[in-house]
Amino acid sequence: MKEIQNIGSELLRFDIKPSYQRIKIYDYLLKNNIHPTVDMIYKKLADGIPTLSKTTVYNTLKLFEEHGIIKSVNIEENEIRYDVQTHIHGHFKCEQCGAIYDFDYNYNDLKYSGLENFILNQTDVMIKGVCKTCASKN
Amino acid sequence: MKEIQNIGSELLRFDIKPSYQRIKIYDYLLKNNIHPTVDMIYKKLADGIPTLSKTTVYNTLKLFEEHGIIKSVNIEENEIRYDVQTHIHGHFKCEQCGAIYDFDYNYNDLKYSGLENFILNQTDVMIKGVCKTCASKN
DNA sequence: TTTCATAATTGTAATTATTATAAAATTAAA
DNA sequence: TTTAATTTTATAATAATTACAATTATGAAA
Repeated sequence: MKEIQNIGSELLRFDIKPSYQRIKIYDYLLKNNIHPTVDMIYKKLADGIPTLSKTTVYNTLKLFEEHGIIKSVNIEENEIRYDVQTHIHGHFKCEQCGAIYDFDYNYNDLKYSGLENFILNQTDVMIKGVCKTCASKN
Repeated sequence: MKEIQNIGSELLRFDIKPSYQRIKIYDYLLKNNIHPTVDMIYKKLADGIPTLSKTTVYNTLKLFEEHGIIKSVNIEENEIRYDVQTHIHGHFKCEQCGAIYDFDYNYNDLKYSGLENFILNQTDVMIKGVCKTCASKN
């Protein structure tokens, strides 16, 4: 897990003003590296911040992504998930339990054809299947 | 482009009963290899089939995917796109014009770590950036 | 401290993609 | 032709996200 001593100064490092809500949301993402949805984040934090609005969660995640402190993961059909890991890695989605796992792959060995003169900004490798835990149950 | 002489018999090959609507939708997918959305398919075909319902398009695409004759592409945040190409390939999304391009990559050279004892069913490589056409305009 | 301007948060309503459901139409079989 | 099964259709419901305006909090200047 990514260890941040002072969440406020980490946000400032990315030019994000550290409000109470923003600190709480970033703190949650750091401590729960489970690629949560907006709804999961909102529901968990609403207990501790009774006035929290879901719009704030949306606004904050969008802001975080624009400033490059988190990434959105598009592996689901219907909803966006969020990820604080900053190194390049792939995502595995278990078709049985729905969990999303990180994995490493050999990014530099990946060679393409058909993208000559294209500008590549972001590469994502996504795999669907059955995770180890579910596979052992069957 | 995938060349199909007889669309009806191609559908039958995948155990899909070739109704009028199904033939029209599959024909559109074959002739318009642009990873269209449900809405794009519906709007184009509604001219020729005035009674066409969007639900039919949804039902048909779901059926097609279940029978393995098409694949859904999840590169967009908010909507699903559809693809008739059956060989393994990646998808490139242009952040400027929004177009989605196919590209080839060396699938067999892709090595993972962290997925030991996982069952892998489907791999997708997605890249975002700026396409050749848009890049030359800038 | 008070005032003022700016930024952040909130609640509500609107939008959009998708799914559920049941009726109507079509097809295939007896 | 009658009947049953399948397909299509229209409408309503769901769910994620965005738009928007009002409220609240923050920080600097007077």
